[in-house]
Amino acid sequence: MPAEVPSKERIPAAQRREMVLDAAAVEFGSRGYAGTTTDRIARAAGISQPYVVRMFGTKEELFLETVTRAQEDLRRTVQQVIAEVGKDDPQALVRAIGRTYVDLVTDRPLLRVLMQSFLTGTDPTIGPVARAGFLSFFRVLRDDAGFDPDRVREFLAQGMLINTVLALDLHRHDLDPDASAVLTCAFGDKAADIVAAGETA
Amino acid sequence: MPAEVPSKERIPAAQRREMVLDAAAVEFGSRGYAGTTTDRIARAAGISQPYVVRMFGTKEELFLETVTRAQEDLRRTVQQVIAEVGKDDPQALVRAIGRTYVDLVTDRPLLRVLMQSFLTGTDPTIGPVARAGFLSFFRVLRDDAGFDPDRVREFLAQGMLINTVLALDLHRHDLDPDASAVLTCAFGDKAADIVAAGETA
DNA sequence: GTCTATACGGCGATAGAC
DNA sequence: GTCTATCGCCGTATAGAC
Repeated sequence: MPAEVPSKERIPAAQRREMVLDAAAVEFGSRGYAGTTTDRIARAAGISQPYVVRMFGTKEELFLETVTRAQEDLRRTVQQVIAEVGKDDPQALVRAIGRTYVDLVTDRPLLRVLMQSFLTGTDPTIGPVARAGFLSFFRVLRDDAGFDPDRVREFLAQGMLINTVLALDLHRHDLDPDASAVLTCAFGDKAADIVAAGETA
Repeated sequence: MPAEVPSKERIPAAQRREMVLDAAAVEFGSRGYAGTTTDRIARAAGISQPYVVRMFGTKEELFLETVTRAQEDLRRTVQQVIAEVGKDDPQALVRAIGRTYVDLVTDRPLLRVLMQSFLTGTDPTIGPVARAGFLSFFRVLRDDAGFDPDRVREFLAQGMLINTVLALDLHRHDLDPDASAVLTCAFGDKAADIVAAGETA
């Protein structure tokens, strides 16, 4: 009987797309739009470079799709927490959403991709998408979660600190004792988990 | 009598360096390390591309020098405020440093370059420099300014929010009324100034 | 101190086969 | 659905003149 699993598998288009988008999130998330080659993404996804381009048309479109996907993931996740916890106790809701946001760090690519999109804000094509995503998240906090202006500010600020520390890769290079201090200050009691997760990644 | 100012001027090396570093800060600050070409920087500085490379050896070294320069500028500026205001009244010091940080937005390239360096944290050469700069700023707040941990966290968080909004270029694309809301939440009463400055830049 | 000319490599994208 | 081959551009870096 012939082998069932040839090394070059033929996979349904939809599923392949997801695999490439996952790989793209990791790569774009750590090296940014300009710093990432379609070849790296292709290797990470286990396919050829031209095939990646074939699937998404251009590198730019692939990036945009990766970013909007991350935006939607984040929005959906937060809205779900709002639905579960309810808006009766604002204090509790802040904590719940905060915890969720920190947990998303484990899903490393997500927040990193978003942050990279923000830093590409001056690009004429990517900029508008990045801004729209940021504003959309702002509205979720203000309108859906019902946070008052100051809470929104604090929440966004804390989120951007988390994103920055994540981008800096401090959790994987914390030789310096002060690096641990920063991690604790950014992630609170979850800091140890983050470092542990970073070492295995 | 012959013209005094030929279009191709001969300028002392030290001064030319400064001009290039200034141009590099603007360019790297808005497009990031990978997204910026040495040719753009050269044009912005009014010289030829090979000359830029000649002066700094490689694009990477130019970026590193641009970044460390920005780090030192920020540190010096904040330490000066600490020296002037003193550490007797922590509340007042927080406000003073905060105001200074927001003012630095007018010096657009500075904060942007730093933020771009943070997002290049996974680069083997640039990463360590970016982390060192961030940690150094952390120490200034904790040790020199004497902020308690929670104040440090809030301050850094607010700073990263400012940097992010800046990178997003919201101030130049605030068609959306919510964009103004975000700007106000990030910059407080200075928001109007920022937008005004952005329009003329 | 500064330029022009150019070598060289890398990357995104296309063509076309299987 | 996926690959190999390959084109053409662009960007960094070098050589060498003035």
